[in-house]
Amino acid sequence: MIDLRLLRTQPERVRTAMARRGSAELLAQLDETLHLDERAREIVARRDAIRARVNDLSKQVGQLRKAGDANAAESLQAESRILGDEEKGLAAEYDDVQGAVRDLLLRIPNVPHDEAPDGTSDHDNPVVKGPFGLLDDYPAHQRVPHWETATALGVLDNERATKISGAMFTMQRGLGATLSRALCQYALDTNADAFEEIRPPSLVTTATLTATGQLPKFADDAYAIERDDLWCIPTAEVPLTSLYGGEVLDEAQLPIRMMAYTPCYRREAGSAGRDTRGMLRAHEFDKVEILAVTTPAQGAEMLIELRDRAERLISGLELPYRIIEICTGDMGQSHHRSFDLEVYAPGCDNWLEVSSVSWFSDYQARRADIRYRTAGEKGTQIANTLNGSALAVPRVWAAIMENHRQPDGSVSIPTALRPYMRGATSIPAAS
RNA sequence: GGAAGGAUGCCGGAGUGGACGAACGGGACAGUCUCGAAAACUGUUGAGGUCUUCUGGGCCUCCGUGGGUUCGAAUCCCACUCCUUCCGCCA
Repeated sequence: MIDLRLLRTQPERVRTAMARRGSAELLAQLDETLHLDERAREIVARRDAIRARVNDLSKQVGQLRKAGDANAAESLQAESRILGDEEKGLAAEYDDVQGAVRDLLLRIPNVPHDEAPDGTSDHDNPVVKGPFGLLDDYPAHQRVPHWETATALGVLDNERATKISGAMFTMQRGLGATLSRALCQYALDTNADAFEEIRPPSLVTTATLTATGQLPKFADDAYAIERDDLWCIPTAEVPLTSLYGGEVLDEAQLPIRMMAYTPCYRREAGSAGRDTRGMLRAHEFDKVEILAVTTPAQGAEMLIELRDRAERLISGLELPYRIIEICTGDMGQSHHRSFDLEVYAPGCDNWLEVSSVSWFSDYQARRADIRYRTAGEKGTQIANTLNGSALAVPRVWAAIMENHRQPDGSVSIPTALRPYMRGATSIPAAS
């Protein structure tokens, strides 16, 4: 959620910043929020005044009863009863208006960072680093898409995955399955110097999925287990961000760094029919996420740390990559500033998004109610959250299949992964 | 899945309808004492909202969550959640 108080006190500043996202509807929402908020405050002031009067009368009733003056008590009670009815009406009205404000607030996106580039779509995302390792010319044996080569090598079996679970599910076998797991372990081990490894639940409550911003607006993108009112996580960001939800941390604890491997579940409601082949898009995939809870002041530096860590993983796999920054028109709802890492896959002839690193300012933390206290100071402050995919397995897997394919059809395992491959140094060509 | 008990402030723990934002103890912080420290003594010590004539003050809310009863609820009633113990089942 954005800071309602900021919207109230500096509406023009918020409006200007939000305008950069390029949505006229959004500006109307801001106005409506402001308007409803004003009404809510007016109602609550009247409600509280009545409550104060009722509280006062009740105290007097107590004293009169003690003193044995039943008649006087009765008459005050009657007065209080009438006030009570009035209060009930105002309270209901307040709950309605306040609820409407909250509904709006939950759907209003984050304010973009000042330095985030302007733009209207993903075409306007500037390349800020790289490309690195990109060849001028790719030989023919690398120009074959991974779904063909990997299937032929027996390490990808999407046909049977579909038989078991339906469209857009994938299955890796043999060294292909081992490679998936190796990528996870590589990502976890590489970041273990500073990040605590967590194995969180993959099923979360509605409240948890609301905290990170997926609900209420993007309910169609998530798998729901309605009978138990649980949701499958689309990313480890969801449970990790809410890990300290509702808690007040000591500033000295910050920044908190965590990482987790989890499966990720996405309905891909808007992308049916897109990227249906191979490993580019699936309903279920593996990912290692790195995440930080910081003070607002630590945010900018942490964003770069997470980005550097994601970059280190990719460059360690000897893959051609570049880093782009997401422009205001292409930014996700919760994002304050974000970068994507893209890997070039010569077989698909495409840049694949393999990591997204984002700073959420206090947007998620306000929803999740993650606060911190500075020693010696009164009150609490809302934390900042950041996260990044350390490594999203399927697309990296695909990029390895295409970039590391040898002229004989085998696929060489990047050195960094070999410790996790039970001695295998390559996926041998089909005989 | 069945049964019983429980949920109160930073922690422990009282409180079963009237001045309770909450006794008492511990912790933490500040002061007194001291060369300094310990001990002792004194004081302070939750969060959120809103208004304001704003280095302050007023009012409202919060005792697991949500409803209800009442002039008045931590306290009574209902539902739910979570925890503990026992039984059953189980990777």
